Amino acid sequence: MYPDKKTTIQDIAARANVSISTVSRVLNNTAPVAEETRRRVLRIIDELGYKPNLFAQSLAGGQSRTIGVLTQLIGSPFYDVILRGILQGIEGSGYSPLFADGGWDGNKDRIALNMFMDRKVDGLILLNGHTSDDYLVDLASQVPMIVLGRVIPGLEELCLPFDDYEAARKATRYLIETGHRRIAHITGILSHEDAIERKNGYLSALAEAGIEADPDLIIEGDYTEPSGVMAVEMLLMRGRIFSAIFASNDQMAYGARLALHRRGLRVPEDVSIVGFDDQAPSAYMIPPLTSIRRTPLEIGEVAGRALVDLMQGKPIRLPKFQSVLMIRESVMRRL
Amino acid sequence: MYPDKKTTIQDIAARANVSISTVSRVLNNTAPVAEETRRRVLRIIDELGYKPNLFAQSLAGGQSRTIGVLTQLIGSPFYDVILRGILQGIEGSGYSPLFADGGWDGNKDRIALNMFMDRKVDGLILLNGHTSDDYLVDLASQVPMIVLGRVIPGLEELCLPFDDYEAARKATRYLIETGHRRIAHITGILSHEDAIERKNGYLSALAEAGIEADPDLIIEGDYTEPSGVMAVEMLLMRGRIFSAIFASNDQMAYGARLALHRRGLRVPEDVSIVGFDDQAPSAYMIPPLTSIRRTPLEIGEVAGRALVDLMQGKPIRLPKFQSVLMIRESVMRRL
DNA sequence: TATTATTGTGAAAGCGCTTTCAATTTACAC
DNA sequence: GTGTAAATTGAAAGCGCTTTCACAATAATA
Repeated sequence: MYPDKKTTIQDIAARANVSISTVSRVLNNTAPVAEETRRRVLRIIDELGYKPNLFAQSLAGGQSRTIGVLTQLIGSPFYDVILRGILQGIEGSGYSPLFADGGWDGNKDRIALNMFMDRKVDGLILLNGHTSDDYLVDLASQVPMIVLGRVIPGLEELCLPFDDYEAARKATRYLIETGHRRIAHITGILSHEDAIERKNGYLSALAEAGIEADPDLIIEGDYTEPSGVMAVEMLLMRGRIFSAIFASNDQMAYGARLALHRRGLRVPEDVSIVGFDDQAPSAYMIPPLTSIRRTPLEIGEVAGRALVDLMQGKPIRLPKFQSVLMIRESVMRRL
Repeated sequence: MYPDKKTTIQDIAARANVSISTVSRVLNNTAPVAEETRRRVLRIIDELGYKPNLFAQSLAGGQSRTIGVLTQLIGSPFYDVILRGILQGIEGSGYSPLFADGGWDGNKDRIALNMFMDRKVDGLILLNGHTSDDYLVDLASQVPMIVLGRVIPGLEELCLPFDDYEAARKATRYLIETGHRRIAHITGILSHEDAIERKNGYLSALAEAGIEADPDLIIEGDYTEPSGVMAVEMLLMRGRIFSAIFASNDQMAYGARLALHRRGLRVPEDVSIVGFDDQAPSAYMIPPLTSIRRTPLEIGEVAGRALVDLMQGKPIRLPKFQSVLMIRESVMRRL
């Protein structure tokens, strides 16, 4: 059922009447081998179901055929899909992914990164995180690396940002175009870069339209549904008028939507909502939620492939990904 | 910034005036070492920031300090949270997780499993999957292993099933208790064990109440939102009366709910719905969805810890996890 | 006190592979 | 033909660690 794990390169060499060096050569294509010899060795390898011992290879060669993937919180939809994309991107490359979860905690990031280095990963993909730029610059000099969702000064060509600013601007602008002037914003965790970017995008769209931002209409959430309801409660309590809400992610939009409902406010008749991330359920909310869609699967796949190229010394060029606003029914034109 | 990666056991031995054997011994506690020597070695290890080379260790010792985690589809909420639980469960154990995605495809499962064995993982955690029982029984004889969401005959003590049958029964029974008799069921993918179990639970609850199951009220879905709307369209087209729907997961419940809304049917006044999995948005749907909640985080954590114990030769005992029905507002009592 | 375990430690043999280094052929140009 | 480059191959030296095996020094037992 499972190939005999005890076959070594020695066995192959013996059976094929060559030295282990030769076997190693046909295995790695590292030097010319006579066609006939190559074929014979290959046949025997196949017959015996020989698989080189990866540890021996790594020890001797210095390659672990492993890449480290550091995510921030397994279980958050957007990142998880990126993860799947990465898996697709490296599929067939011979590299296997070692995972770690930083939990949006710089310390855990460090620990994970150290673990990766101890295990001598051949490459690294970071999904955002709270590690300092300096540390990453240093790290990048030691191992091929791709950084998602963040741009590190000095490593621009290895970074693939997520377009948070532009997307948030686009979302806010849409609300403005549909006639809204008093637009509330439920932000994400403001210690996260992406939340800041989105807030800035919102602010910029307002400024662009000559609308003065009202601090009272900006509430910090934490990316969870409950924080969405809290935000609406807060907004209502403050008594400021608003006709629309731009939430920094869909989960908070869900929360906001329910809170509005509880207070007898209709969506979109009384209040319009736009979310961010376009999670699967959003199109099935009542009413279906207008939201910003990104392409996490593609992002992950591109990152995975780029890392493989990078590890093989090929030049890489990371594309820019554009977000698109999925217009549904949670926004109503205001006259 | 990053510890000098060139320090080897030789360096430590030299500085400490002992042989490398001794250093190895203090490192692994594999034989008594004089207290004074041990302290000296430890101090030098610390001073030089020495970290043993894992490949050398593995090659010489046969342990990879790595475990393989095979999930089925990164990006599905329930499994992803289990993954996070596993990460928590093995944290601090010194084992690092290698991930692979089987995509509910027996072949990919095999490939991943082979990859794990090539990499000589010390342990394995399988989240369900389509690998044959025989194969797994064989595998279990080669490496410590925990199987989640499925029970393999002969490996019962290594399996932690998910209670699908009982939970589905509980959900259906609740609908019956609230006065519903014509209860539709949107199943999951019926080639998946869990979908079958849930369907059986549903059937059993009906039988128990003396309600004859109507095949026309059972529609196969595929666990996605769109299949939920399709199912309702189908149900409506068939023209059979029903006052409640039990969906095999929340996503399909979302779809069903929207489809009902489009057709002018109110939830729960006209049709009651109960879902399965209690995903985060469910409590924020309108109306909040009654659903079955399981504890994926705990399940994962327990599995992770159990595997560590298993690898260390300790006896394990997997607990039974109970699901609970989260009663919210999507079900209305029928008189 | 003689004998037998125990401790404490180093030398050396691998673990299974990659990679010089050198030697032996073979091929091609002049 | 003769010389030189290219093709083929093996021996051997590691890669950095774990683990016998041996041996000396102590401690425990009779």
